[in-house]
Amino acid sequence: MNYTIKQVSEKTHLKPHVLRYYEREGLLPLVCRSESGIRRYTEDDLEWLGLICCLKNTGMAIRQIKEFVELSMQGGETLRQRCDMLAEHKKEVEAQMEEMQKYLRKVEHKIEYFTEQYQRYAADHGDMAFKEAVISKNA
Amino acid sequence: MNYTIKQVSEKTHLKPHVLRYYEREGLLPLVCRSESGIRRYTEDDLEWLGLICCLKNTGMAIRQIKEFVELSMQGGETLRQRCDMLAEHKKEVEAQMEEMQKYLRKVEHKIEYFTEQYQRYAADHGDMAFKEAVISKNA
DNA sequence: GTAAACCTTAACGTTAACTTTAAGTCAATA
DNA sequence: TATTGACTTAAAGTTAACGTTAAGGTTTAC
Repeated sequence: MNYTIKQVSEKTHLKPHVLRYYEREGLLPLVCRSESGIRRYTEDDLEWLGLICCLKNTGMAIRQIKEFVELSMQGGETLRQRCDMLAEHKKEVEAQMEEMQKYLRKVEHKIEYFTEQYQRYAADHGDMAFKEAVISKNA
Repeated sequence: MNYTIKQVSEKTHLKPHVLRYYEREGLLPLVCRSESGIRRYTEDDLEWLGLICCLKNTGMAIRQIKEFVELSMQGGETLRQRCDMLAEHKKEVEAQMEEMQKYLRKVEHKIEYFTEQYQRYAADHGDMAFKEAVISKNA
């Protein structure tokens, strides 16, 4: 079984032109073509795309993903390097997440602070939207 | 106490031209100037910058941050809206983090898989770097 | 058999977020 | 006093990651 670019597009949520762009940039080489030159994606291609998207969506630049792909093309010789790349990337993702966590707490604090301020403000100035919300909540 | 653009740059890790850019884009209005037109940042400005960076580093676009800033300038009337914006953003950050978590697991699986493959490959082909690493580890 | 809906390439356009450049002002120092 | 160095502005340039358009070939539905 193999897939057209549109089917892959639907599966991956990557638009056809993005799939072509990725291919042009060396992110998924070796995509087969029909006699008339139409792309035919295999299950393996979809597997690949899964990893590509994973790396891309965790912030790896396309250029670096390309490097990874090129290493993969060279076979077993580069397993160590690829392993190192992924381990490095893992660290970066973890660092990102920690940072996120920290910022999330800050946002939460701000929300608390604003909510407090808002209620005080609403009490003083009479915010109809707020009052209605309270009424409908209690209705 | 107030700060020059360079001092703020060092504190925030944002280069001077970025600080000017943010100001131009409406992210930190009301920065005072000396008689000769030199920016003098106050502690409050630094506070603001803290929130701006928090929002930016969690993926909020500059245009949206600008919106938030504009609401803030309008005073208490907009407290509710700001609160809502932050709550919305919080949700997005949480969603991002969950996605990250998922991808992180995938990367970890790949690392495991590659490590296994690598060790098998090294055993078959004799990877000197690997052997040396093992020797030094056991030494 | 022809029109609609797909596919192809190449090349140019867009957006966000900077980054650099050019040209000038100002304060302190050799 | 002149030059150094940090500041100022406006404007043009850069980068990544797409997105769009033009011009055409192929497949499928009626």
